[in-house]
Amino acid sequence: MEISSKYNPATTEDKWYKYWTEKKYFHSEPDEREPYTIVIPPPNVTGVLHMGHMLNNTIQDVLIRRARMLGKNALWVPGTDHASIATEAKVVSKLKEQGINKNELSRVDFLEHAWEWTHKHGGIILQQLKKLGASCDWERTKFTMDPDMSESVLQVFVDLYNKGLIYRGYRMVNWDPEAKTTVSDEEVIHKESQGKLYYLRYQIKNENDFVTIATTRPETILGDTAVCYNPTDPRFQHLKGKRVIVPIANRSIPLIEDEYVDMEFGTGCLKITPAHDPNDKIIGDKHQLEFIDIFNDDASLNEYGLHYKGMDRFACRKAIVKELEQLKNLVKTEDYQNKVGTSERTGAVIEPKLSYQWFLAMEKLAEPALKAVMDDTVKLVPEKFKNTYRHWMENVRDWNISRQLWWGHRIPAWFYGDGMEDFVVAMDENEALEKARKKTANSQLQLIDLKQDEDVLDTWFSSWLWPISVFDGIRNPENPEIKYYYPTNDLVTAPEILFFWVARMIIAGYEYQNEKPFQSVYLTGIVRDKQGRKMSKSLGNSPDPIELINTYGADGVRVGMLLTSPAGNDLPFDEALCEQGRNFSNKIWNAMRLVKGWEVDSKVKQTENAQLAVDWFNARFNQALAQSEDLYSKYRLSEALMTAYKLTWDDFCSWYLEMIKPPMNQPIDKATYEATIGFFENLMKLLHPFMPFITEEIWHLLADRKAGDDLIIASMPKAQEVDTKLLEGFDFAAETILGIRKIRAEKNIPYRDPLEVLIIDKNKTYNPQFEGIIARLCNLTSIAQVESVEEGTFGFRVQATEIYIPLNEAIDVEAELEKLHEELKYYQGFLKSVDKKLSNERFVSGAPAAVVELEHKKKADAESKITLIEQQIKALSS
RNA sequence: GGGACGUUAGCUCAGUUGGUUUAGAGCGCUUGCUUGACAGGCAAGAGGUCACUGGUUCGAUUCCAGUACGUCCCA
Repeated sequence: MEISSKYNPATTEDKWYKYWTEKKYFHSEPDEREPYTIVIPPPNVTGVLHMGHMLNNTIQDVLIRRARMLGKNALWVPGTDHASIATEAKVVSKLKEQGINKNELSRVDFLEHAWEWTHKHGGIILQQLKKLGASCDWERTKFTMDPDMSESVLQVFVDLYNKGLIYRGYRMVNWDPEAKTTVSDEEVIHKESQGKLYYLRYQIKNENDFVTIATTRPETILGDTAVCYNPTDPRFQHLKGKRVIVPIANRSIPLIEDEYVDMEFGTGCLKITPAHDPNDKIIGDKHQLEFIDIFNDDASLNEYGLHYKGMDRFACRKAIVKELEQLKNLVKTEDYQNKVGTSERTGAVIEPKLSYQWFLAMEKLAEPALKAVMDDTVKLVPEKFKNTYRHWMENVRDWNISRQLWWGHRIPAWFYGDGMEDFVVAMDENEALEKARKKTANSQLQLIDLKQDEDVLDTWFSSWLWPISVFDGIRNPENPEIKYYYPTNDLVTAPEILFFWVARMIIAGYEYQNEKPFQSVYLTGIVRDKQGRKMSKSLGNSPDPIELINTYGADGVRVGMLLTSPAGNDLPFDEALCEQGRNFSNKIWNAMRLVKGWEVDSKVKQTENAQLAVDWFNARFNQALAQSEDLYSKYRLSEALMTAYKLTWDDFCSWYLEMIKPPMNQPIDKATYEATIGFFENLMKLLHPFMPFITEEIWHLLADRKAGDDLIIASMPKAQEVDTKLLEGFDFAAETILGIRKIRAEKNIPYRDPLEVLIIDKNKTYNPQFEGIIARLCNLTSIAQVESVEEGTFGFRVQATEIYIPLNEAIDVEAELEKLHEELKYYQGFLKSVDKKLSNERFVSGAPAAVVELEHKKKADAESKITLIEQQIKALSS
């Protein structure tokens, strides 16, 4: 049956994935081999695959498949996290669509909805990863809210609390009034926004004088507890020690001095609202000011909002400006551009808010984690991220680990009273009761007297344990699995979560295993669209990865993703890259069609040309293999791919196969055929980590395979010594062939018309090793060495060898001369630059001997070329 | 405002501790091809003051300083 000239990925990809899964090739159990482990950065359980995941997981799969072929016990642990905020937001909005308000549900009822949602959407993303070819050990799939994983999280909370590292604190947090929860600094997106700067005047107490301040948030004046100016500002010296009256509220507040105030900004006079601005809070603490919180949890005003009570903050801003105007307290307004923090999850404008939160003291914990990265115990790739990492770790702030949500791990703290310290921390309520009875010395205390904290833990507080908890290393720190697989080898993730996640995993690693969680962290770039924008669902600028796979094949998309993504660099995604990947698949496919189309005859003797070609490709393959190994060791995956790409396309298909191709309708000898199949197999091995599907398919088409002889578990070839003489001989031949083809192209001589070639080798640089192959590939009748050539020949030079093709055609002397003069000019210029170096006394005495010698060689080469060209010019001109 | 990183061909990137024929790759572009595996292909070709200005050096894309622009952190 005729094999299609187009490779069709759709028919092979599902087949091989199923086959690998059935054979359990992805599954790992501890054994005597060296382990190689990756834990997946767990995606959101209800998420869908986006381009960032595609890049990230392609890289992980390349690493894991290569490790498997290097004979290591490779394990890639898959899983998902529960993504508190995102998931809860989705469930809330889904309920809203059904007309259900979250606040009308009990916690238990809400969680039932959330679990239902999770079961319905959970794992879609993992199914999508299978399409990509991800060779994860699915039997080990983990979810951060699995019972064992949850228990690990609670155990760590209790442990850190007992160590005195977790505490309750009253802090300024980023409040998302829509989700009614705090979000971390990293989850706040600062957006340029066109606002206004309001100039408001406050009356000086008991005087008929005013002071003017500038603010972007006039509604917060109701929470003002001071007005502040710079102590060095001459304009306000007369105000020292006085008080001012807050408009509308008619409260009297002090005037204070602080260097924090920028004299250039606004009026140089600042209102201080310690409960609603992080900077004001610092000043408030410093000057022991009163804190007045004027907002409810939904950012409407509370009773301190006076007659604005119940009004939303933005509506209030409008209304209060009107009132201030009427009261003649509004001096003027100006347009003002500022950055407004918004919630990454809901888009709501963040409200700085003081509240009770649970914190983890970070300073002590961070020390070993900082050291590990600085001394390369944990290697960041690319290294430039070490700086950023250090900066963050040296200035680490305590981690706010509570979230005002229901979906997640509920904080295991039980209150038995209203006091700040009237609580106990325990694994469950029975233990809590016991502890509470002890703490209160009240043995009559009952479960009903205990009230568990309403908040859940930050999702990162479970994922920071991921490399340990997936092996049950928190609950059973000495179990054989964690002993075998931990520390893991590589972590592949995005730089944006270097602190969120990576740093915290390193911290947890040292705290709970006394060991780093991974050796290297490969930080990928961000996938952007052609305009440089980050791909996101909200912008709608991201292609659907599954559609891409359907169009180009998973192999094509993987190649497309990797072709342009050096570590740490952003990836400007272009579908054309996937097309290139698909075209490459097709090239491989057609090479296979060619080779498998040959008839093999064991009686045919191997030609010298074929023998030479086989030796050459063997050398070339080993050279490329060594390069590839070196590139992998530096995590330069796109370059390793390009090496394999060019080796396959250029060296194997364009050169080697053309060299050994038997003439039309003639069989190929057995030795060459077998060598060729061997090369093809090695190429498939080299390419398998990048393109798992087509390579496995070709592997099975190249030969009849015994059970278990599958590419996915084949051994990677080991680089052998390279015959460099052979490679040099080929380079000479290739240059010669290119020169002849160029003349053919210029003179419009079709390939089927044979040519003769004459060689003048005065300088003895001619390398005849590949002569037969040159003749074959250029369709030459003869190659003869001569002393001189007659008119009507067209020539070029390879090194100092002159190569001519006699044609019965008049030479365009003018044009030839022009070309020669141009070449002459180039070499003369080159010679001049070399001479300049060599005539420089300080170069000759200062530069290393090898460098000087090289310059002498360049000089000699250039001089002999110049002589040659001059002779040719002379001959043509006469 | 403070800091980090970057600026090399139309695009995306290499350039290994300053010297390798006065800069490389892939894609794209131009031209010509039914070349008996492949037009998802073959062959040939064009294309760069290595952001700018100084400095160090015998010699700088490479080292240093400044400027401009860009991206990202932090405030």
